[in-house]
Amino acid sequence: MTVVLKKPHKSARKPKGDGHLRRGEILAAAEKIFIAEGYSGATIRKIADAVGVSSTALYMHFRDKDQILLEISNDAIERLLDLNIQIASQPIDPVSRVRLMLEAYMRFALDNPNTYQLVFCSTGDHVSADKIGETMALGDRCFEKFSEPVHDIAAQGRLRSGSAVQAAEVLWSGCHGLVSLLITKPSRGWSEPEQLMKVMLDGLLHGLVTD
Amino acid sequence: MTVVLKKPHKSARKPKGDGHLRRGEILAAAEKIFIAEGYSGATIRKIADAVGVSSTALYMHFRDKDQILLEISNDAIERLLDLNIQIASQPIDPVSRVRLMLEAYMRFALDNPNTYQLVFCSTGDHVSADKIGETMALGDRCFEKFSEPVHDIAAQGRLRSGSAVQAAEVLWSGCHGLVSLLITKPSRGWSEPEQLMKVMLDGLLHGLVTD
DNA sequence: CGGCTGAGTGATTCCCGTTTAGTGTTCTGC
DNA sequence: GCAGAACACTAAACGGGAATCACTCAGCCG
Repeated sequence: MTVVLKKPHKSARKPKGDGHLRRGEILAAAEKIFIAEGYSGATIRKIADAVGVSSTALYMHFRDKDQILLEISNDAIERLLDLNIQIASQPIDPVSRVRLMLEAYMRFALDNPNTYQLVFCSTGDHVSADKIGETMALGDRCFEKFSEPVHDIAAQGRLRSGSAVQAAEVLWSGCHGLVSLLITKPSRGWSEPEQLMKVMLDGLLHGLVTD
Repeated sequence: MTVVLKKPHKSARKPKGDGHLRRGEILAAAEKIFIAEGYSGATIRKIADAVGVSSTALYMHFRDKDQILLEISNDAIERLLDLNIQIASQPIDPVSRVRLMLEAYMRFALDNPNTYQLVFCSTGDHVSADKIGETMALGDRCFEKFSEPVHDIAAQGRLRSGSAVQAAEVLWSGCHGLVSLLITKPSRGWSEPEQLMKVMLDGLLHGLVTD
């Protein structure tokens, strides 16, 4: 009678982890590497090694590299969107809402520099449109949520120059500029980031909104 | 008596272009491709093909790919520095100087998007410090030139909040944010760039500087 | 003539993302 | 209870990037 060697036959491979939970492992490993080493540092092979699986295996669960990293980024942007929604629900004046949202935005960027760069600083040339679609949609929803209090300010007739849309775009891009430079040029001798954020917000809000 | 076959021996290669003038050809070809297709589009092989030379030949004249592209970028930044120097020499009030410099900066970015991205949007992770050194120095000199009128404004006691250095950094980064988003996210539905630039400048200057 | 040097080359190396063909295990329908 | 589909996975390879290597010319100088 032969002993049935079920398990130890040639178990060099993973124990048949039910697929979708392998997906989670990949995302977790990829996130760790991506946060530490950025887009180009998060190699398919490195991620696969971290999971303990061949590089090809990742293509069982994801279409390509970008899908992995964008899924991670989407989660992060969703957190940012939640922040905006939460701030939007607070019973405060629209200017304070705008300020809180922009502060949250900049802190998010500084806390998640690689995600921020991937989503807000890259051209997305190499990423096909259908993949970046969800990320773009989430980003747009963030901007829409942020635009609401700006429109409220405009409705109060307190906008010093430009339309509500223009004001929202300028407020956003101004803060984007500050954090993107802080992230991409960290070796330059910057002033204290917190103070720069304050000067940026004070300046833009005082410049665009009347009291 | 043997006929000396000097030229037509096996002249599949380039006619021995005197080294340093080959360098110019490479830069010209690389600039054209870089402007049209950006950093990753400007391949060593593509540049070499355009010159009509093997890819290896580029390494006779340049240490690596980055040195080629940075040399092109340095020329562009020098043009930007010249603009700043010229504006600095005009007999106008410091606020006008600041405005003119920032306008010139943003127009430069929109006119040279790929150069701008390479210099002001990339982390420079892959670029070793010694190569990026000259570019950084040129960028710093641009910022210094721009800082001068801001310091003049501060000396007049007209700064609403923050130090002169902070104000300069905020003014710069605000404008950087606008053009970098216009460049990297062209498909997003932006307002008219000229108007956005005006709203940004009006907002920041009115917000940071008293009349 | 002989040796040196600088410009240029093809082959090669390494790393990247991705594809292909195939292997072993488990589940399912008959 | 068993064939075969479905699944999770792998090794090998591909094509395309940057960069390096050993080598070959051509011209020049003594």
